[in-house]
Amino acid sequence: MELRERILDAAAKVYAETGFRGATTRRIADRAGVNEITLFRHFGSKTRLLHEAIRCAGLASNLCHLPDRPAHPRSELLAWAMAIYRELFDRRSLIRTAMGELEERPDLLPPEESQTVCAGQELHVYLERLKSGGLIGAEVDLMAATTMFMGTLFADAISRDVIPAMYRQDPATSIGQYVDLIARALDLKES
Amino acid sequence: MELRERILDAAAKVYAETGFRGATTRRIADRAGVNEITLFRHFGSKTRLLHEAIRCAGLASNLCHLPDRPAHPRSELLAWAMAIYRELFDRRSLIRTAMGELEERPDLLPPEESQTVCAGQELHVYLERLKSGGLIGAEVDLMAATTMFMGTLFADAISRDVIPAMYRQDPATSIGQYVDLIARALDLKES
DNA sequence: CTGGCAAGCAAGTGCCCGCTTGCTTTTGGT
DNA sequence: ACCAAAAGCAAGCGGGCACTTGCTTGCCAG
Repeated sequence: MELRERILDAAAKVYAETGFRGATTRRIADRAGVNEITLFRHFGSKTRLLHEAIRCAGLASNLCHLPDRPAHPRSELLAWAMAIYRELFDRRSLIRTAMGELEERPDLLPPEESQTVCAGQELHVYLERLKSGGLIGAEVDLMAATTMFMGTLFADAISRDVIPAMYRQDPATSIGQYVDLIARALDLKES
Repeated sequence: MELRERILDAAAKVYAETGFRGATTRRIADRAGVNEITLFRHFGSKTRLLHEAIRCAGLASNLCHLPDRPAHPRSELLAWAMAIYRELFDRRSLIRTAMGELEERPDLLPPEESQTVCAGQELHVYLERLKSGGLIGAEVDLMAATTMFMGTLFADAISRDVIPAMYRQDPATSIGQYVDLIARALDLKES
C-alpha cells in the first residue's frame, strides 16, 4: 500500500471514529505508522487532508445497477437493495459522524454525492418504468415509495449496530422482508 | 427561567451544534449568559454537565399514544406518526450529533431510552392488535413492517433539512403518503 | 445591621492542539 | 559512487482547553 493511500485510509478511519476535532494530526500519523510532519508535507493542513480522505472514502463502488429493462422486478430489486445496503453498512461509521457534523462543516461530504440520493434517483427511474409497463398499481405515489424504501435501508444500515433491539433478524432476511412489503405497497406484479 | 435550567438548555444546544469536543465550557457559559466557573460549581465537570443536559433534552414529551382498542386505524396511525415525527424532527440536530458520537461515548444518550425504540414497540403492539382483529393480512411480518415504518420516519426527520433534494413534499404530505403505503403493504382494512 | 451564601471576576496551571524549524537518515535513479 | 528527493526525528511556538484558586460583589433572612 502506497504511503499516501495509507495516510488517507488512516485519516478516514480516525475521522469516522472521533470526528473532525477528535481526528488530531498526531492520531492520524500514529494510525498510518508515519511521522506527523509527513502529513503536512503531503497535504498542507489537517483540513485539506480530511477533505481528501473523506471524499475518497465516500466514493461509491457503484458496481450494481438496476436494469434498464425490468425483467424480474422482485429479484432485481432484492439484489440491488442488498448491494446498496452493503455499501451503506460498510460506511455506517463515517456516515454517522459526517451527518452529525454536517451543520458545522457542510463542505465535508457534500450531500449531492450521497449514495442514498443517487440510489434513490435510480430506484425512482426504475419504478417509473415498472409503472409505465403496467406492473405497478396506478394510484401509487412513486416518489413517496422511493423515499420510504431508501429511508428504510438507510435507517437500518446506520442504526442496526447501535440499536440491536430493533433489528433482531439478520440483514439479508430483513431486506427480503422490506422488499416484500414495498412490493405489496406498490401492488407489484411479476412479469 | 431558572439559572440551572438555563445552563442545561445552553449546554444541550451547544452540544447539538458542535459535539462533545466542540462544546467547550466557555461556549456553554457564554450561551447561558453565565460565568464559566458557575458551571463547575453546579455540575462539577463538563462531562457531568453534558450528561445531564442531554438526558433532559432527550426526554420524550410522550403526549400522543396509539389507542389500546383500535377504532379508525388509518387516522389513528396518521395522528400518531405526525406526533412522533414532530418529536424526532425537533431534536434532529441533537440526534445526529449523538449518533455520530455513540461509538466513542456510548454513555451519552443510552439507546434503550431512544424514542424510536419506544415508539416502535408501541407500534408493534398496536399492529398485533389489528392483526388479531383481522384487520391486517395474515401473512404480513409485523416486526419488519414496524421497523420499516419507524425507519422511514426516522430517516425523514434527520435527513430532510440536509438533503432537501430527496424531500420535496412538505412533512405532513409525506407522512400521509407513508401511512398510505404501509397501509397497502399491511393490507389494512378500515373497521 | 449583619452573617452567610450564591454568583462574578482575574489570573493561572498543565495539557494537547495544529503547525513550523533545523537537522539527520533513508531511498532510488544515473 | 553520488546526489537529490523523500521521510524521519527532536524540539518548540502560540493558543485553546478543562479546571483551580483567591478574592470581591450582590442579595436576603435573622
